Amino acid sequence: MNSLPAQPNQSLIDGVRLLQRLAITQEPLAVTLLARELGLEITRTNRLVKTLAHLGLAYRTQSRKYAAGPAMHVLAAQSLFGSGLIQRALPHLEKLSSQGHIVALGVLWEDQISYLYHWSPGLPTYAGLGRVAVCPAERSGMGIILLAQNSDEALASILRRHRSANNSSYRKLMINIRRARKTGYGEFMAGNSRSLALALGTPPYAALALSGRIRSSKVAQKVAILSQTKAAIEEVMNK
Amino acid sequence: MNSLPAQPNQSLIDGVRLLQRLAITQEPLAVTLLARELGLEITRTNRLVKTLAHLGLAYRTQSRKYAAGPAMHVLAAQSLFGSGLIQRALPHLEKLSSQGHIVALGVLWEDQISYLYHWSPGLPTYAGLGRVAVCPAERSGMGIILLAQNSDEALASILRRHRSANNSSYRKLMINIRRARKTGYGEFMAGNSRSLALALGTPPYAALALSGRIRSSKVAQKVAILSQTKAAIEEVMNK
DNA sequence: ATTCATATTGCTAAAATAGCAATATTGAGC
DNA sequence: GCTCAATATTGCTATTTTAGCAATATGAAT
Repeated sequence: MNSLPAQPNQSLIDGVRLLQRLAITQEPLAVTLLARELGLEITRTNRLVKTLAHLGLAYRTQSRKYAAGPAMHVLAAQSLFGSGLIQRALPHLEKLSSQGHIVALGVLWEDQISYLYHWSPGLPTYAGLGRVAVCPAERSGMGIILLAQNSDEALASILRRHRSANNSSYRKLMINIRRARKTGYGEFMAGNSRSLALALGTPPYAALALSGRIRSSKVAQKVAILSQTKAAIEEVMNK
Repeated sequence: MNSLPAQPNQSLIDGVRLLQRLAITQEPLAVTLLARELGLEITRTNRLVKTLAHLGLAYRTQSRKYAAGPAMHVLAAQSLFGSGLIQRALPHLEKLSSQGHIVALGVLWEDQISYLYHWSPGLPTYAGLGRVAVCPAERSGMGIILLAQNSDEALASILRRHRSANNSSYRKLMINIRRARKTGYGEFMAGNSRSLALALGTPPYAALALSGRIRSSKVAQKVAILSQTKAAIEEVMNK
C-alpha cells in the first residue's frame, strides 16, 4: 500500500492481523487455530493474543479460547469515524432499497469479504449495519470484483495461503475474475440468486452490490443503477 | 483488562494506540505531534506510523503528515461486526428518538469520548452513525460516568498524561465524578443544555446519553427512561 | 536560493522477541 | 474422581529486532 519503512514492525503487523481475525467471527478461537490460519508460530501467537487481551481487544474464555473483547467497541467507534465510509455512503445505499434486492457494501480482507452494510428488503435501513459476518471472496460478486484488481501472481499468492487451494473452485474463480476484468463488474451466481458488484475508489477500497433474483435481461440495468450510486459515493468520499 | 502476558508486546500496544489516535480525527497529524500526544519517542513513532501506512491503515499526505488510510474501512467493517454493540443497540436507541433530545452511545478512550452513535432530532436514525468525532471526557455526561468507574489514583494518572492538567477544570470534573458515583448517572451542563448518561455493562464498556434542554424537574424521569434502554441493551449483549 | 523545522534513515548498543523444551492446564474418556 | 492426550503457557537464552543518537534528507516558508 505504501513504501516499507526502514524498520517495519512485524509484531504490529501480525498483531493487527490477529485482531482482525478475531473481529470477523463470533466464536472463540483456540491459539493453535489462529496460528495455523495466519501462518504464525504458536508461542508468538499466544503472546500477541495475550497482549491484545491485555488491551481489552481480545477476550479469553474459560476454555482458553479467544474472541473479540470489550475494547472492540472502542475500536469500532473510532474506526467508524476514521473511515467515514458508512456515514457518507448510507444515504445513497438507502436509495437502492427500492430495487427490491439485497444491498451490500463490503471490503476485502485476505480472502474474505466483510460487510459494512448488508440489507435485505423488509429491514429498516439502520439494521443493515454489522449484521453479517464474512463471506469467502470467491463466492461473492464483491469478492470477485475486488480480487480482480490484483495481478494474477498476487492473486495466486493470496489464494495459496488459504484453504481455497481447491482446484475446481479455483478455476471457476479465475473465470469469474477474467470476466469481471472485462465487464468492469463482479458477478456471482448461487443457485438462482445473482450478485452484481462494483468496486469503489481508485485503487478500490470497498465494493457495492445488489443481490437477488436478477434475470439476465435486467443485469445491464442494475449495473447502471449501481454505477450511479458508485459515482455518488465516490464523490462524497473525495471531499 | 486482563493479566499481563509473559512478554507483552510494546510495539503492538503503541502501534494500536497510534492507529486509534489517527482514527478519531480527520486532520492529518505530524509525527512530532503524534509522538508528543501519546508520550512516545519520535523515531519510534515514525517507524510505527510507517508500518501502519504500509498496512494501509494510515495515509501519508504530501506534507508528510498522517491520517487514517483506506484499510480503515476494512477495520471499521470488521470491528463493527466484532463489537456487535451498534447492531444490537440501534433498535433500542431508535426508541429514544421520541424524547426530543440528542441520543448518544459512546465509549471512553484515554481522556476522550468517541461516539458510536450521535443522533439529533430531525435526522434519520441511520445518520447518527460515525457522525461526530470526539469530545473531551470531562465535558461529557458519558465521560463523567465512565471516568467515575476508575479509582481516584487511576483517574489522576489518566488526566495527568493529558492536557487536562488545568486545575480549575480538574476540580470541576472531580465534583461531577463524585456526584456521578453517588447518583449512578453522569451529568454535565454546557450553557443551558444538560447531558445525562448511564454506563453500560459491568465493567462498563460504553455509555448511553440524552442531551438537550432538560429541566431539573425532568431529570429523574429521563434517567428512568435511560435505565430501561440500558437494561434492554445489556440484555441483548449478554446473549 | 537560503533557512528552518521536521521527517527519515544508518548505525550499533541495548532491549525485546523467538522458539525450544519444560510445565501447567483443561477436556475427554474411563 | 483418575488418566491421558491435547493444548496453552511460561522460563530461558540465543538471536533478532528495536531504540535512539547523530547524520541526512526533504519540504515549507521566506
